[in-house]
Amino acid sequence: MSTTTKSAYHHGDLRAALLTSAMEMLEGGETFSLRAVARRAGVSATAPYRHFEDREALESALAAEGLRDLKADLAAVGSVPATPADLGELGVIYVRFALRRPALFKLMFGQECDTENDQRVLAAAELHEMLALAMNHVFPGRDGEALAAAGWALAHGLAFLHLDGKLKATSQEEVDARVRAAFAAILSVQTDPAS
Amino acid sequence: MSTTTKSAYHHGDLRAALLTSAMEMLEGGETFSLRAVARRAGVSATAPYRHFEDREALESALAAEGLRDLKADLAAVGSVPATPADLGELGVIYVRFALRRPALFKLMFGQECDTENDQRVLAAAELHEMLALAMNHVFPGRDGEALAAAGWALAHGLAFLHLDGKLKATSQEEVDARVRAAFAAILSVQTDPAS
DNA sequence: TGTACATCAGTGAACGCGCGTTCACTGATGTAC
DNA sequence: TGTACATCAGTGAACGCGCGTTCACTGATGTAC
Repeated sequence: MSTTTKSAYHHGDLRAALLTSAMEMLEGGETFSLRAVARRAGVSATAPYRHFEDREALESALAAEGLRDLKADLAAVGSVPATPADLGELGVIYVRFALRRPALFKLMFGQECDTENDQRVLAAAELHEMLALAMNHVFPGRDGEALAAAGWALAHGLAFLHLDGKLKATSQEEVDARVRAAFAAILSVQTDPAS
Repeated sequence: MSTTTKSAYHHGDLRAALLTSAMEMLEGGETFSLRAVARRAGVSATAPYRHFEDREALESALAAEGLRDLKADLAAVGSVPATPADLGELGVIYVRFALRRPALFKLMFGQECDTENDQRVLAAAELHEMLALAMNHVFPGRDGEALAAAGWALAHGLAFLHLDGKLKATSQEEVDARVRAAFAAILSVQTDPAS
């Protein structure tokens, strides 16, 4: 509550405002820089330094937020996936996220994050774990580590190939269909493991 | 021949020298810019404009070269893949390329290429086609388009996740093994299609 | 073979740009007495 | 309740940086007579 009502004093909650502005810029496809973010938040170029050590700190905060958002999107289906088709739907959500927020997606994944006790590392680990659980729930008993990597990589690759225009599509529906088809083509036979 | 012996005149073959320098910089992890490339080639900052319209033209030339190199690497296995394991080996080659030349790989795929009659577009299309042929040769009669996309995406996703540190590995062997395992886990059952 | 000239590859100074970051500052908030 | 002071969020001028690109130029090559 205090956060909400404070908003007229010095600035209220500049930190949050900067993150919001930055997100809007990323989604609007504008070039991203500390100065530009400050400008958009209606604040001097140096004000952000009160809240973020440097440019990279802001970026990491954005990446962490993005990772959390993506995880939330995936979790929003409500139940743990039970069939390969369910996994396909997770793939659809993943790729949609990438296409809806391309600059953010690239920021989330397009660079190594070395920092240790970071929120960002935590968020990435949580996402990783979630995807692994999903794959292993559908295919219990198989090589979990490899399957998890494969499922994630499939979604991730589809996302990037669309993002970069290597796989063309004229509508969101076409993309969705392709993602479902890719998951189906590759996973559908797996439900009856020979072993 | 003339290209080789000319090398002492004005500069010889600056165009080729610039491409070589740029490639070395990309592989050395240095920051890439027109000026830096010129500097490394031992030439004034504006000399490149004799050979490339602008920075983007140089980049596209590099991307095209990278795409051709990657295709050559894949073609070097010698025969069209016949089994899922063969596809896994292609995946290994793909991911190795990405890790060996990360900056180039990102340049190749990290941006849309809009130009039409470009060498770059051609090179990308040829790579796409080659991968599609490989997938369809192993899994004839299936949904070719979807399979091709899936196979490419799997390799591409593994490449990017390793590149960006989202999948950790301590050695090249570990990466190779993971790629093989991912392809095996996902493709191995496909050889006996139910339909 | 020798000279006059056109061509063209590379030069170097200069431009404007936006960036990240520093610094000493100002002015509003919140606190102690 | 009122004054004195400490705290701290945001300011604005300034820095040095490397970039892409332009321009008029120089000087070497290659060609015509």
